[in-house]
Amino acid sequence: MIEFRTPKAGLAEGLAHVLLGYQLAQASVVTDRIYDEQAVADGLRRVEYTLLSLVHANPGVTARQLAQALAVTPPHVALCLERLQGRALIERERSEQDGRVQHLRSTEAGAQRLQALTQRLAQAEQAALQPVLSRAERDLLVELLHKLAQARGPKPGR
Amino acid sequence: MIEFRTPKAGLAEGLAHVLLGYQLAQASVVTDRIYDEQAVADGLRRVEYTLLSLVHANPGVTARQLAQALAVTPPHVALCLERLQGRALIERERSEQDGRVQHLRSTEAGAQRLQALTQRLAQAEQAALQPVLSRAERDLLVELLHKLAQARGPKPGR
DNA sequence: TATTGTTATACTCTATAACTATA
DNA sequence: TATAGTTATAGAGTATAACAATA
Repeated sequence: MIEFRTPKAGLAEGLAHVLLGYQLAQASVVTDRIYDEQAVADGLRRVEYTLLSLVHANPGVTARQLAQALAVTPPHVALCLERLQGRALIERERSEQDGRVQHLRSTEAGAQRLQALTQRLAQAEQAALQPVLSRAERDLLVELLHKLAQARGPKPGR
Repeated sequence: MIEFRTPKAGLAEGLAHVLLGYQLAQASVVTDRIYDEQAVADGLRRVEYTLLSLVHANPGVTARQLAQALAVTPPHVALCLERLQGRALIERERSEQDGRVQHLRSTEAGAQRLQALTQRLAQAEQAALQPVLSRAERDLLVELLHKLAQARGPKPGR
């Protein structure tokens, strides 16, 4: 039997090797580091970046929908949206049909910030992965991860 | 152009779709939930489980090696190892060549706990993924993630 | 002087509970 | 009575800094 080994320390992975959870965590070390390096200047946390991205792609979306989409609690979403609005990256607008609801959209500044950061992130990922994954493998990986995410279990909406 | 959509809320993923970091985070929602459901009874946090797994697969490993392998700080590793030892799942033994170093190994109880939990986790993953990923796709995904993790950047040892 | 590991401390992220306003 | 969103509070997880012991 082949012994798979951890990055950096070269330890045997043992039983955990077969678990997607373990491999996802190890892989995230790479992408998290890339994000931190690229985004530190923007002062955008990971969740905030993702929220901005979803708001931009879905003008008029509500906080509740965002909470569901990202499996994050409504209070946390509220905090993040507050910060994004405070920096004028998004706008909130009360619904006319339902006074409880707010519709969100990105501002011009938010859209520009998002586009610039995303491009830098994509390039940094590309550069970092090029030694270990071909372009085709990378695309395949994105596709498989996207499929895996569809298995989002039963727990209410989150 | 095809519009990719988030799980659960069906929002457009927008620019973030192409980022591995985003897809990894979304996919982790699934596996994290599976871990929490299966491991809550064992009272083993994710890092602790992974540490136990690596210790078991690498008898005599040191704390420093573990910190490197998992990109976790030495103080955090020390805390986790303390908890694992407190529950008699691992043993620590001073090196005879170098008095600063400790060699770690799993106890019989630790090995059993690890094996049982890993099996439950693998089965739960299998059950959850079966609707969205074929067995071959799952294996391919593990392989690609493993490769991606090899891109672990320059930052010292972590 | 460098390295292994630990202790003490602090911070980031995220959650639960309680509340407001609208329906 | 239920839902969207917020405020207040608390906890989990992890890090940095300072330290002890050995090399």
